[in-house]
Amino acid sequence: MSFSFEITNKSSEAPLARAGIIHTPHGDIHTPAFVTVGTKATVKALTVEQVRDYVGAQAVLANTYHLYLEPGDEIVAKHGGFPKMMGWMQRGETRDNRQETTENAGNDMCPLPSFTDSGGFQVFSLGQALGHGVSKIATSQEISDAEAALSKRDEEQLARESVHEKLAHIDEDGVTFKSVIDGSEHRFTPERSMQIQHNLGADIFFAFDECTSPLAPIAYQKEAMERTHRWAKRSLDEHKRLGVSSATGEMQALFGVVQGGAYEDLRRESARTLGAMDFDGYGIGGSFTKDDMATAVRWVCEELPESKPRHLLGIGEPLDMLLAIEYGIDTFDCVAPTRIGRNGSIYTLDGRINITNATYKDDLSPLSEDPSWYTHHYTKSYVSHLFRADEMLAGTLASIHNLKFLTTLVDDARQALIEGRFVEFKESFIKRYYKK
RNA sequence: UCCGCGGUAGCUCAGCGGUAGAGCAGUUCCCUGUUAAGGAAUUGGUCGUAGGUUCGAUCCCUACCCGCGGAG
Repeated sequence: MSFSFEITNKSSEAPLARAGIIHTPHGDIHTPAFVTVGTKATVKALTVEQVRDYVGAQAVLANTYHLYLEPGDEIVAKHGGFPKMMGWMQRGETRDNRQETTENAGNDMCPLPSFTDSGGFQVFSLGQALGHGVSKIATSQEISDAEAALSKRDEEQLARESVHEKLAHIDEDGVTFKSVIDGSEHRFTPERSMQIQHNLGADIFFAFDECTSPLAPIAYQKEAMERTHRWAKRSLDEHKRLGVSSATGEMQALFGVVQGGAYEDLRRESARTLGAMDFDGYGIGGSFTKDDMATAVRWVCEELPESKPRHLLGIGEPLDMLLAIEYGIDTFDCVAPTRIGRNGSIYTLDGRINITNATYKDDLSPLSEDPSWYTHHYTKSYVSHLFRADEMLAGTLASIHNLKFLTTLVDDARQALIEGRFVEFKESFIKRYYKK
C-alpha cells in the first residue's frame, strides 16, 4: 500500500480543522495525531511495547543527524530501516514472541508508521541556539529585545557571542556539522539528507531545511527561508532520483518544511512556494512567538493545499496543539512529554505539576487519574520517591504518563472534531488546565 | 589512665585573629522537529560546652564533654 491522505471529517465550527487518515505502507495514522519522538531510534526510557500498548502511539519519529552519527545510516539500512531496528512493530510481532533465528532478525516483521526528521532542526540547536539557552519559541518581548539589541550591537558584544563555538555552520550548499559525540566534521546537504533518510526507511520524511532562531532579524529570516525553498527543490529532486527506500524497497513520502518565523508575509510566501511543489505533505517548522503561535499556523494552513497532510514540527504544549488543530494541523511531534517527564514534570488535567515537590511525598493518589491507564496503578508518592532516589523507573513511568496524556488529548480532540463538538472540547480543556 | 588527632549547614568537608564558605541533600522553578536521567535559583550554621587572652575569637590559651586512633 502506498502513501495517501484522506480527509474524513471537516469541522463546521472551525473552517480549517479536519480529521483524516494518513495511509502509509505500514498502517494508518488517524489524524489529528500526536507522533512520539524517538530521536536515536528509541523513545527515551521506554520499550516499543510500552510506546505501542501503554501509550497507544500511532507513529514514531527519529532523527537523521543523530542516527547518521550513530550507529550510522548504513547499519540502520541493514536492519531494514529504523522502525525494524528498534522493533517498532505491529502487535504479535514483537521480539519477545517471535520464533526466529538471529540470522534473519526483523526481516519478516511488519513495522508501524514512522517519520524521520531531516536534521534541519540541528542547524538551529547546534548552531544559533548552542550555549544561548534559546528555544525555537520566544515571547514577543524577547523578540523585540533582540531587535533592539541588534541596532546597538558593538564589536565587544559580537566577540562575546562568538565565544560559544557553534557545531553547525551554514552556507548556500548545505551545513557543516561537528559531531556532538567526537567533534568530527560532517557535511549535510539536501541531497545527503535525502540519501540518509532513504537509508533510515521511514514512511514519512522531511526535506532538509534551516530552522531559524526566533531572535534572528527579519532580513535573516527571509534569507534563510528562501534558501530553505531552494533546498526543498533539491530535496524533492534527489528523492525522485533515488526512488524507493534503500532500506525497505518501498516508496517513502516526502514533506516540505515551511519556514518564515513569526512574520505573516514570510509564512504565507513560504507556504505558497512549497505548496506549489510536488510534496506528499508539509511540515511547519521554524520559530514561533510563544504568545501567539496559532496565528502563524493559521497563515500557513490557509495557503497550503487542503488535500495534503500538515505536520507541525516540534510542538506539544496542550494549548498550542488544540489551537493548531483548530487551524488545520494533522500531526504533531514533540520531545516535551518525555523530556519534562524525565525531569519530574507531570501533565494533569489541572495543569502541569512537579512530582518532586514536597507535597507529593505522601500523596497516595494515582499518578494518572484514568483507571484504564497503565500509570494509574502507581501513586504520586511512589513516583516522587523514585525521582528522589534517582531510580530509572521514574523517567519511564513519567514518560509513559506524559505521552499517554498528550496522545489522549489529541485523540479526544479528533473524536470531538468528528462529533462536531471540537470547540466545546477545546474550551473546557483549556479552562481547567490553564485555569482560564 | 596517658598520648595524639578531630568536633564548622541535614551529610562530607574547607577556612581563619576582624563574627563563615563548597559539594551533596533540602526547597522551588524551567525545558516545544532531544548535545538533555538536563539546567537554574534558593533556604539552612549563636563554628562541641564553659571560661580566659584580645579593641575584637570559629581561629590563640585552659578545663570539660563527645568521637576516632595508639600506648598501657
